[in-house]
Amino acid sequence: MGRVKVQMKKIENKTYRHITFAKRKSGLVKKAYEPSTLCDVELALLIFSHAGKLFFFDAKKVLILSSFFRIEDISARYIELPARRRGWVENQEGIRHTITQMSLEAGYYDCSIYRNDNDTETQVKEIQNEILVCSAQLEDVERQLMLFLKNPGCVKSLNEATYYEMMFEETLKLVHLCKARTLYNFTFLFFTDYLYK
Amino acid sequence: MGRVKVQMKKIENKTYRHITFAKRKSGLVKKAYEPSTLCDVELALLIFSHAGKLFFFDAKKVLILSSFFRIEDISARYIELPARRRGWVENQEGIRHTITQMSLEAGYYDCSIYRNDNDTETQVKEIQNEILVCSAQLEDVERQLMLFLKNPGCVKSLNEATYYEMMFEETLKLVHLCKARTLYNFTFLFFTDYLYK
DNA sequence: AGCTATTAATAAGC
DNA sequence: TGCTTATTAATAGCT
Repeated sequence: MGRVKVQMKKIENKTYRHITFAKRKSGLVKKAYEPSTLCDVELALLIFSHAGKLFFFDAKKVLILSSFFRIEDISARYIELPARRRGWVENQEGIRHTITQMSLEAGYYDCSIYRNDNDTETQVKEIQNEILVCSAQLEDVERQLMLFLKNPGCVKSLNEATYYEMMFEETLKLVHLCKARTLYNFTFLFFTDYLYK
Repeated sequence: MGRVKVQMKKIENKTYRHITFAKRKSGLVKKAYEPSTLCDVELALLIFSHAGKLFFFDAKKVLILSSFFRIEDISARYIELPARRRGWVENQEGIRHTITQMSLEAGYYDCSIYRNDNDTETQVKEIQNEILVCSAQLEDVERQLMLFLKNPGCVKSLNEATYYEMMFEETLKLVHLCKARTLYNFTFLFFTDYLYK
């Protein structure tokens, strides 16, 4: 559907490739949206490019998440990517709903995150911060857990026991959060822009 | 693009709705595949319907995973869905690669799973079984962890300590596995058929 | 970012 | 379910 028929092979010219992607991306989002309305299905679409932003799409709205990581890193060694580098939220409602849902489901709901009901920007910043804190906690907890496992008899005092108790509770919460996030990832659509900003 | 212009609203007639979905699904897969070739991007597409099969698509091949769960269950209360019910693998290469990758990355690689190199069917069955075992283990470990956290001073003997040590190692592995799976879910495409079989 | 010739997808019918 | 065709929709090449 153009002036000429195009061969299905990589467009070598970088500029043309980006233009084509930008055009086809909008077409694809539209094409993906339509069956969700017409046919009453939930739909998710995910596109990774070599750099750029993350787009979130759940057939009702398109959210934009800019990301700090390069997609090659995920493809090649995704387990090494720290969760805190997964993305930076620029959207409000969608991600707040997600986190609320995830937190509730994981038994990790904290009212303090949602206290400023009239200031969405502040809320988003708090949630962003919460994500960073959670991610950092997960890594710390995992590191501590590793140390504990190498020497399980090291718990000598009530303070230490309480510390490990909290730590494992944190781990358990994060396992649940991780489960929720995994299943959530099955349910919705993420979309990566192609712009090298 | 048809004999008449269609209104963007749910098709009430169930038969027509299914026919439309089947047609648009194939179109959408094609449309989603093309940018991955033309524009050199990784791409993922996910469609949920009310029942049916899971399709896995990673822009290079389309794999078919039949599922035991209904999509409503995920949408409504995805955290409650046991991982073991997420799907039953009918594909060989893709999922084996995935699991190998995930296992390697998570430090959970077990050579015994891949010993029958000349019998892919057996391998797939073993991997399917491994998935079920892992899922069950995660649930058991989480239950045990909860019990431990309610009474952290309960570790009295070396045997008990060893037991908890193993349990927490298992938890840590599963956290890693869960992380790998989460990031993996960002990387590829799942696709649900609309057929009520 | 906008325009149009052209190809591609598809709604209805068989 | 699969094929055909009239028609609409997407888009390639150009500005």
